[in-house]
Formats: sequence, C-alpha cells, structure tokens
Amino acid sequence: MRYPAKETAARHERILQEASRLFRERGIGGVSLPEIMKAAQLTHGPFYNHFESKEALIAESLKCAMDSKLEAWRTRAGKSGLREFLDEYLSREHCDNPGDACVAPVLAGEIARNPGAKRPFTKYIKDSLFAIKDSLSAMSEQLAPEGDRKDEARAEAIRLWVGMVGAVVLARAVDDKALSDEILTRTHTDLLRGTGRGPSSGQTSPAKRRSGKRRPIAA
Amino acid sequence: MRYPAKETAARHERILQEASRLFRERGIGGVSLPEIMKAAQLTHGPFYNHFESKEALIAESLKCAMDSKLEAWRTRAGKSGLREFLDEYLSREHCDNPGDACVAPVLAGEIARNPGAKRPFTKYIKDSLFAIKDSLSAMSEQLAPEGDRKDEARAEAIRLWVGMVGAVVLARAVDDKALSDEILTRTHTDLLRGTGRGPSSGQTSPAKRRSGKRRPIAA
DNA sequence: GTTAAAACATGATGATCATCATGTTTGCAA
DNA sequence: TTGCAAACATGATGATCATCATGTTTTAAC
Repeated sequence: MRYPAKETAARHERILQEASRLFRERGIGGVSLPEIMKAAQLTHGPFYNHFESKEALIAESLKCAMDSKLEAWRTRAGKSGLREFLDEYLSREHCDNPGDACVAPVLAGEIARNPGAKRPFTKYIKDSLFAIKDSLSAMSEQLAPEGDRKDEARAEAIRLWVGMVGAVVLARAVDDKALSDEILTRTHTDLLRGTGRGPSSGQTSPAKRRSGKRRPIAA
Repeated sequence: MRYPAKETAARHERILQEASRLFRERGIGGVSLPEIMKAAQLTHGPFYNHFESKEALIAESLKCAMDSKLEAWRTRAGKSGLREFLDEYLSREHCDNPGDACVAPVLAGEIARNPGAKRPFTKYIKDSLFAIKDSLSAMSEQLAPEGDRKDEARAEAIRLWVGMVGAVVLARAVDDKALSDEILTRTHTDLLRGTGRGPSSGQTSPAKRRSGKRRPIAA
C-alpha cells in the first residue's frame, strides 16, 4: 500500500461500519454502493480497491457487526445477569434504532435468501447460543439436579433467542405503539419467568408467576 | 369495463396472488413489476390499469395474503387444537415454502420499513391475536379461576406469536439443518408446554413436561 | 351495427444501479 | 530523488427499474 496503511485501514473499517449500519436501517437490498461509499466519505470509485463485490461487502460487514455485538455481550456477560440483558434487548431504544442493533431481527429475512450471509449468521447464532448457555448453566448450576442440565440450558438458550428475535421483529413491524410495547414487555416477563424452568419446574416465585403486571421497558 | 368483467377480475386476482407469492419468496424489494406481470401471464403494460403504483400493489397483495391465511386459520380453529396448528406452523414444510407461508416471518423486516404495509400487517397481527385468544380462553374456560383470565389469554396469544415468528425466522436464516430443526421442535415443545400456564399452572401432562424429547416436525 | 372506454401490447423515458475504465494523487521502496 | 503500485476521483457502460405514451383489441351499451 502506497497510501498510508493506517488511514487506508481506517477507511476500510468505516466502509464496513457504514454499510452494516445502512443495511440494518434500510435493508440489504435497499442500499446502493454509491450511498455506502458516500456515507464513508468517499466517492464510489475506490470501492473495488477494498472489496471484491457487493456480495463480499455484505458478508464481511454483517460478520463485522455480529462479531462486535457478540463481543459486547461476552464482555458484560459476567457483570450483569439475564435480566439486564433482556432489559436492553427488549428495550424501545433497541427496537427504534436498528442501525446499531442486533442483526438478527432486522436482517434474518434477507439473510435467509442470501447464501453468502447465511454461514456467518449461523456462526453468530451458534456462538451466541453457547454464550447464553454457558452463563445460564453457570447460573443454574446449584439449582438444576444434574443429568440433562446441559440439554436444558441449550433448550433455554434457544427459547431466549426465539423469544427475543420474535418480539423485536413483531414490535418493529406493528403500527401501534401500545401493542408494540406490550409485545416487548410481555416477552420480557415471559422469558424471565421461564428461566431456570425445566427439570426443576417452577423456578420463579409464585408471586411473579401470578402477577399480570408488566415491567417497564427501559434499558 | 369493456373487457369481460369476469376475466379482468380473475387477472387482477392473479396479479395479487403472484405478487404476494414472489414477495414472500424473494422479498418485496427483490421483485420487479415486469416480473410480477409475467408471472401473471401478462405484459408489463396493463399494470397501471389494475393498480395505482407499486406501493399500492404491495399493500393490497400483502393484505390479500394475510386475509387468506387468517381465514384459513379461523376455518380450522374449531376443528383442531393448538397442537395441530403449531404442528403446521413450525413444520419444515412451512419453513421451506415461504411462497405461500405466513407473511410475518418472511416480510416483517421489510414491512417495518414500509409505512403503507404496516397498517394492514398490524391488523393481521391483532386479528390473529383475537383468534388465538378466543380459542385459548374457550379452551381454558373451565380451568382458569376467573379474574384476569382474559389478560392471561392475551399474554398467551402474544407468547405464541412471538415464539412462532422468532422460530421460523431463525430456522430459515440458519445454514445448518440440524440446528434449524432443533429450533422448530424445541419451540414447538416450549410453546405447547406453556399453554394454559398462568392462573392454573401446568396444563399439559406431567409426562410431557418432564420429557426432554422433541416431537417430529411433520405437519 | 356503431361507438367508446377499459384492458391489453409494445415500446419509450429518465433514473439508478453494479461494475469497469481511465487518469490522478500519494508516500513507501529503490 | 525517483519510480511505481495502491488508493483515490471522475466518468463511462449496459442492464434494469418504475412509470408513462401510444396504438390496438375487446365487448358492453346504445
């Protein structure tokens, strides 16, 4: 590289980040290369100095976004519990700012039709499953009897992913703020209530199970 | 209309159906008007004799698809239970054939960015909620004590929607058939296990609740 | 039958897209 | 210092898109 390597790498990074932000905001098919390059403060020219094709950019930028989210979750995994995690994931802020949100609820539909993006996405899901599973089995170590504790943790991790993604997908697509909020808060309650269920059924307090009250959605 | 009204109406219907099928198969932004017209065995010309704009077609065709699904569900609502419904919704067949599948998992992401499509989609969700809620409260009429039975049924309906959509979205986007199947079957187990929970906890048989086995995914 | 307007087909239009072509700037290696 | 290749900018290219323009077919109404 004859241009300063540092700045070139920084621009490369900027393209990746702007691309993943725009993809999440407007859909993969809804963003053009000139637009991405402009957002990265460049002209459309040097795009092919940085990437092989648009397909390559899509795969790389999504991978980048997912890696970043995964790392953020892992970093705070020890410091806070599932409740705080759900507070954030099911918050209105997360819902209203897809640009730097989790890739899954916004783009899963398009990723399903994009062969190049499916593999990194699958890895993302699997790694997240492991992360959740680990923190869950650590959490319920003393509670679960033993035996299929691992299988239960995996089931719980999948249940969480499914609930989180489904809730945000629906909450975003719905045109009624009250219903949108309701989806988020009820799912929050529901996912939290179910935690630790399984072999030792009925983990949460009866008071909580009985209560129809919904928690506030603030992150 | 100087062309035979019957045939014109049939063509109109064909455009709507082909459009909604293609939208679900390849995404709203992934299908062009000429393509849709060709699928409906017409040239691109008379499109604007049938619709005001592409936006109008999107809204109308999605509404059509959702109405049809909703009617199908209502028709069979009495004849079969929640289990059969989930058997089908969480089946591999439903997962692998988005062309005539439920609109929510495929298009919710795009609908969230399409103001014209949000309103009919919201109605779809609400109507489905009512349908599920009604069948649920009928189901648990004798079991639930009373009081917030209605609220519980609504919570349950939202829980079902969230789980169904999240599961199909993830199962479609994942590149690993084993994981995809696992997401579907675990969600099936989970959604069914939870049914009737709430005031009268533990609806399903203990044997089922305890069992870690997953049901086959066949519809 | 004649007419007329809706529904058709063919074929612009201008915009936008991904990609490529070509010239220019840059600063590290020689 | 000089050269040179990578990274820039500007500007084609051909394809495709939504929409419109124009002429043709059709049949219901008169």
